[in-house]
Amino acid sequence: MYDNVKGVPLGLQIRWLRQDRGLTLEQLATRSGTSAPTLHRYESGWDRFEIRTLERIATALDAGLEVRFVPASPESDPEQTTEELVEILAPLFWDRELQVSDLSEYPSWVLGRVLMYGQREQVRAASRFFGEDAIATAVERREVDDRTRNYWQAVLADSCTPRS
Amino acid sequence: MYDNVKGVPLGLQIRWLRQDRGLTLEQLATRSGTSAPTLHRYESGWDRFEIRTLERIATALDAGLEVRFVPASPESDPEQTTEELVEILAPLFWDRELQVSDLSEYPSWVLGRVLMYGQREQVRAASRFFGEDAIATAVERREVDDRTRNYWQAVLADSCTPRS
DNA sequence: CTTAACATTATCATACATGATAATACGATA
DNA sequence: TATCGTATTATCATGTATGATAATGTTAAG
Repeated sequence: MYDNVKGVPLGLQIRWLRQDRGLTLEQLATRSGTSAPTLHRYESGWDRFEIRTLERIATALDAGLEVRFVPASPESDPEQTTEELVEILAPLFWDRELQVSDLSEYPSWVLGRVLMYGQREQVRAASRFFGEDAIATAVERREVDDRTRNYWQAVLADSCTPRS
Repeated sequence: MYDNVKGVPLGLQIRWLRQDRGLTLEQLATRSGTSAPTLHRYESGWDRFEIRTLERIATALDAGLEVRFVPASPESDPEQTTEELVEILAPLFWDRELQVSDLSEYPSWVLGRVLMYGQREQVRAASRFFGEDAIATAVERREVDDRTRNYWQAVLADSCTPRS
């Protein structure tokens, strides 16, 4: 219905800006190379514009015109593979190369390292893989110092709403 | 020169979205009630659109179209905080909420997204934060297609004079 | 009351955005 | 090589956005 998916009809926007600038229809028409009756038509409900017409009007109003496609949010991100997780966490295992098998054989060790040194996104990735319970448990382990523990408990409590 | 004062030609946006959706010209043409040659014309540099045409295409691409007047930017903007940058870039990260930490942890990823989908002001904001070298490097990455690369290289070379 | 400024309505001609169509080009595959 | 799917180029007819113009309405001021 409206030209602008965000709501305010373009004609109203033109009128507001024009009045804000203290211009009459005739003055704006002169500045934008159109006519007062045409502008009136636009301000009164016209909704089938050419972009260049709007641009000329915008310029005359000392404004810009923004026209863009707004992608709808696509499908939720695909399932994360084990290999991808290893890749994400690899930087944290500078002393020993992380293997895919480590994720299943030494989950506590992996998680401890992630919590101690990982960034938020790495922890999130791990959480998605191991589950939140595993993270909560790992946070309680003694290798994790208090400061880190408090930090992650605060962060994870805060971000209990995963992006869907 | 461009339809969209903020940067990415509408034709490029159409092409990106179409390819992102995995549609051929013919498929999109059918969905949007136009023809493949017409779409090709649009994707190839056409810049005099009617709003309703763009809207039909957007709908066929499961996207929206945003058209609005943008009041001229007042006094030059003050120093930009990290939070502000995140806010500016947030719309580009529709599939996953952008965090402040992402800026430091995954700069390449962030910049890639910004270059692929961002508007000029978003790229500028990113450039101010990451530095022009980072942008130049990001432009060279392979996720950025040739056309986009050429575009930004042209634009950024053009605007090497920062606003003072 | 008259006048001027501004807004509003209606009509019409012109430029041109658009889609249909045909022809051709290109890349991948058998 | 031939074939197919897709993209690209070119031409043309149609619908319509647009601005010019005339006429009319509204409001404020003198």
